[in-house]
Amino acid sequence: MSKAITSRATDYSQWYNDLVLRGELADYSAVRGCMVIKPYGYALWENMRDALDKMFKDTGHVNAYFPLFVPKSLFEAEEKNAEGFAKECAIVTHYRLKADPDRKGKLMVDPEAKLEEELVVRPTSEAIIWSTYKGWIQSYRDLPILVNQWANVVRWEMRTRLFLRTAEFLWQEGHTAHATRDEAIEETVKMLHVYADFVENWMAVPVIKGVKTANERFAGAEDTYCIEALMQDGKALQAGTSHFLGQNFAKAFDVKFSDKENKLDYVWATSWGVSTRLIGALVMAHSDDQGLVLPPRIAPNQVVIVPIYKGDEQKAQIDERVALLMNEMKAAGIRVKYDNSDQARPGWKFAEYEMKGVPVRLAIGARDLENNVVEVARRDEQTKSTVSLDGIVGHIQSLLSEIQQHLFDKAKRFQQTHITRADSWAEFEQLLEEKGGFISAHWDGTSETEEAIKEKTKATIRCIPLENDQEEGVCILSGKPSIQRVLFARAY
RNA sequence: CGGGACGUAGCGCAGCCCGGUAGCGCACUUGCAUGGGGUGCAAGGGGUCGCUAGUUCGAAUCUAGUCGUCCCGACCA
Repeated sequence: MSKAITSRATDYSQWYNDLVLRGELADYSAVRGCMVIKPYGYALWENMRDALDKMFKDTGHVNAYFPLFVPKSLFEAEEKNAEGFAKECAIVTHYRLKADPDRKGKLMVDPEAKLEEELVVRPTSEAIIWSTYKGWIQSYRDLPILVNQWANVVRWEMRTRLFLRTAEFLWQEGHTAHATRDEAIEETVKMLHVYADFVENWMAVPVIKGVKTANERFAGAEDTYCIEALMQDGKALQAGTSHFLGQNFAKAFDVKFSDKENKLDYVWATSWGVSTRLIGALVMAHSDDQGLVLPPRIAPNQVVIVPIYKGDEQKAQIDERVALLMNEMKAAGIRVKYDNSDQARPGWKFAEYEMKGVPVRLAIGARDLENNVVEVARRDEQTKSTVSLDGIVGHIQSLLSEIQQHLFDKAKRFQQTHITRADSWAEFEQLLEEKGGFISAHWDGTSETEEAIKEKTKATIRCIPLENDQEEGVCILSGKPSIQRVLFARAY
């Protein structure tokens, strides 16, 4: 294994792959398009999941679990949703294998075991969930239903990339049911803010909140709200979506309720999700050419302690002192790892934990013990300092917050300096080629123009920002009148 | 699905053009030394060269086919 990873400047895609593989977040698997999430990557996901889960529960949601399989007849009920996902569905057609008479010891699909009705492996769960909600909802008293599920879904993508786009991925999907349109919209927006809060304050990745245009809208939604993040190569990444589904699914699955006046109406719906893709966003937002850089709030290990010793006697002394320190740090809620394995030497460990993005590294040797100090190294800035062991826990705590803030500020600066206004087509094209990032420009509001711009430049409208300034102008492509600027970018 | 690249030891690669007893680095095992930024020395173990056919006295190498993976694009979270 070579020591260095590919630099961002050399090959951004390769850099990203190197980070994921060498940082031991994930690995390629025996299944095309599917990845193995390794323990370190899964620990990261668990931290993200736990934080989000708490936020969902704090906003009144509960978890449930629905089946992986969706009968085809249910899947096709909401036509736009079905059509949108049809070309990337895995289908179960049989339920049994049998010995292959032509190939000794091998198996074949038993043609006798064909299913009456094919099962679609869920690419998303609106269909199975709304067919279930039909049985749960009769009255306004049954509403709202605020359910989330943590699950895996399958989308048979033609081209996959670790975390960013895999055939199977882990996510959460919230599916709520409401008595009124306004309440459903309020829920949709509320969850968008929850996502933004999480991504910015836990992952330290700044996002832009907005609404998708009709072209980019979720299949079956009336409105799709999104948070968009910017990666270091200037491409945008959709980090989360929240959909106002109107009454589309209620109508498709005949889910009606009686209101206070005993009038029947269809239920209003939302759905919202974020996935393991967020890990891809995290990697691309903060990491550098030395490896991963993880924000303290979700890093599996916030601190790693590396002992430096000669001989067993010194090691024992350091072990003893570090044991005390570990207890203090754990009591203070710090996720800390002590790597006193004799398998690798300090220099190797330093490089390893840098690769894995551990925010703070402490090195402690016999000399330090004598002086009652420890060497503190921070991953984000690659700086080191010597700090007294007295009050070290408080120091580490504030250092972790400082790093968290620093990562966010740095990413925020990058985002702010990469939102550029374009007022002519030439300027627009030039910005896309030379600078990247979000381009704020006027658009005439038509799908045709959006499509044409995508065709010409591969840039799409990432979103119409919430609380967007209304400003008269002319569309950069068509020259027709426009009432506001929207954000364009090339995207993952 | 189109374009490109690649399948040789656990990982990364050379060898292939010009056929002749499979090699390098890392990792692994053992020992000694070493230990404040990917340790040094020494001795070892491990591969029917993706698969199938063909050409040949002889194939990692040539031919045909096949399977798979990655990268770029179209599609998408």
